[in-house]
Amino acid sequence: MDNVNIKKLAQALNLSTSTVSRAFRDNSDISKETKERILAMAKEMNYQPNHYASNLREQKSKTIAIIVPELGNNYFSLAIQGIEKVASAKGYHILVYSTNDQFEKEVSFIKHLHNGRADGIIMSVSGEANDHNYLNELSKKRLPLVFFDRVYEDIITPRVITNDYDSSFSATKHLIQQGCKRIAYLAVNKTLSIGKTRMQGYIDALKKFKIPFNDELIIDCTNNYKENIELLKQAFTNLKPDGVFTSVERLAFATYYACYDIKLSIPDDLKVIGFSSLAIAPLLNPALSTITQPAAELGKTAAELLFKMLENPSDVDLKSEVILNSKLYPRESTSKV
Amino acid sequence: MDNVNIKKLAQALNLSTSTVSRAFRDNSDISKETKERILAMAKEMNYQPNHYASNLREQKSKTIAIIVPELGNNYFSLAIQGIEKVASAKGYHILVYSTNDQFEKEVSFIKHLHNGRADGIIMSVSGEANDHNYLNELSKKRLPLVFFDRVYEDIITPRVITNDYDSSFSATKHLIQQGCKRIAYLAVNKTLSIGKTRMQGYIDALKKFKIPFNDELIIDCTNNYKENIELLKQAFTNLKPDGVFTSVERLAFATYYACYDIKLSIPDDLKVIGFSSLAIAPLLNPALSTITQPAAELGKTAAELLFKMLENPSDVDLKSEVILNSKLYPRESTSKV
DNA sequence: TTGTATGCGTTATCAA
DNA sequence: TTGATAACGCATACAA
Repeated sequence: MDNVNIKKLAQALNLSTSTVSRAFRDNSDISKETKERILAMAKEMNYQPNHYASNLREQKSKTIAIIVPELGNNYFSLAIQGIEKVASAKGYHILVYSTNDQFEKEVSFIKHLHNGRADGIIMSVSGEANDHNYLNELSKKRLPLVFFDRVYEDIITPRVITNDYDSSFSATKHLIQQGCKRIAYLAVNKTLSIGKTRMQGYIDALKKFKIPFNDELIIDCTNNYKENIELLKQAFTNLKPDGVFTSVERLAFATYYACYDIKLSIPDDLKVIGFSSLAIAPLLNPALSTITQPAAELGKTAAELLFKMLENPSDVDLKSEVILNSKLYPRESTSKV
Repeated sequence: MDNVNIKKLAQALNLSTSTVSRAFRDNSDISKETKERILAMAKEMNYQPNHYASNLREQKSKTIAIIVPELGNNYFSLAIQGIEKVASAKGYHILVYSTNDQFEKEVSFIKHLHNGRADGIIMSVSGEANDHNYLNELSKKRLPLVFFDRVYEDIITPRVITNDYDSSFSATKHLIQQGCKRIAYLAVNKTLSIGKTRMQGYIDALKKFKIPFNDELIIDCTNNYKENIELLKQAFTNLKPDGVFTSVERLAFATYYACYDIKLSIPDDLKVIGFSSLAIAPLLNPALSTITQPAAELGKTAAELLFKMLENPSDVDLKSEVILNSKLYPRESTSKV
């Protein structure tokens, strides 16, 4: 561990610790000469100011925490990348936590973070329906918090989301226009706001285009890859949909695998479109039609919002909601036969 | 910010701060009764021990730092996921840094981290050839450091890598066995150890199978997506290779795009294999043959190694090197025509 | 412009 | 078993 501290520096220079300390702050009065001497010596001795000491003193950490449902996922990686860029530019560090969709983990992370370890939190909430009130209980002393993508509607704090309802509507409409009559909707997290919104877009599009809504065609998927594939093979065989709209990326992949297995041709037998931020969607077989969310930008925007809260708390309306637009990319997987 | 501290707790309970502090530590002598009283009150008041204060006091942070060349990349996300799992189980937090392959950033991160903010570092080094001696200069006080995947050969510290030489050899051999005679090698980071090793496997396989090595077929790629595609279109047109071996995932994608553009058929005109941890490689058009690195396991192993160093420094040989095996998955993109 | 003294919240040492 | 006190490294109010 680095044991060069301000005291040793001061000793080496025959100065007081306060003078040395001042050299590292911009505002303080200190002669240029002394400052330069100090900085030079600091460099020579490889001095690194102890982060914990200064943060204990200043009561802030120059650190923000990111909580996501999963790492190792294309979408959240991109979002984290976006956040990291902004944070890094501001000289902030990022702590990363993954809940694996376990609500208790989320609560535990959040509570723990209120010990000064982070100045603010950016979170995409965990998948389960639960009592979010733990967030309100932190009340006055709650850290600045920004939701992105997956939010709790009943918690008042800024959020960055995408136009999910419109996107779902458009995606469903797109399938209809490509000739689909029996469109399955592959769901997860139905209890989450984002799940509800997406499903509503689907339902309303059906209504608008006078396609009867069929409850059976809402297929509830799990978090398990293999399970989903089996489940989908069954569903496709039994229900014979001619279109599939997947509410999350990985269900599109599962759909592909299922179709390969039971020899359904995409798009001839089944057209597929899904939410996905996968850069290589055009390389899939067949190229996957997607609703692409601006993942990195979502992260970037959330970070910017959080920094606004940190820098000028009164300036930010807690009810503010930024909506970024996803984009529909029709590709082969929904092309007309 | 949470302002319930040990002092307030003590006040509320009519105890001294030291007694309260003891309640949160296991070893100290304290009556069960008092302890329970304290813990109950702590819960009620929503007390969170200040991390900075205790870490300043204890000189450790229960935090490890991860430095990777890029976020938002399938491979490193998986590795981070692996690390996070281990760290989380140990009650450690993770700080994540992305160098974007900029060496100066790496140096700056590392130096900064030696201020007590992290107890150890797991790093996949940045792409440029440079003077790594900055790591040695930290010498005695250098934080425990574990390299994974991309390492500096001249720095003595534990590392977790994959059997890159063998994998490259096998991949090249596979192409040869599928009938390729003119095999291009798509390179980046030739100066990095990992780049050299992978290329050597390619070269030696050619030699072994008596295929003349042709310098022209080593194609140097950049970090820019579009540039690479253009560059590859040119190269494929001019050099007419019948096989391509990509040393990193994204070059396989670039190859696909290039082939689509100039109407080369994979695998008829050109067989493609590449290093990649993409779970959906089988879904590509055509399904991509890969050398799949156990990314998450790499992260997991690196984390375990780091924790060994943290828990029992003398137990770990700094020269230790763990080699995990990648696996070759032949798929359509290299199938015989 | 520089130095002295104090406190941030915690833990450890020592005394009671 | 509990309490008083010092110290971790730094930053600031105040004094010089």
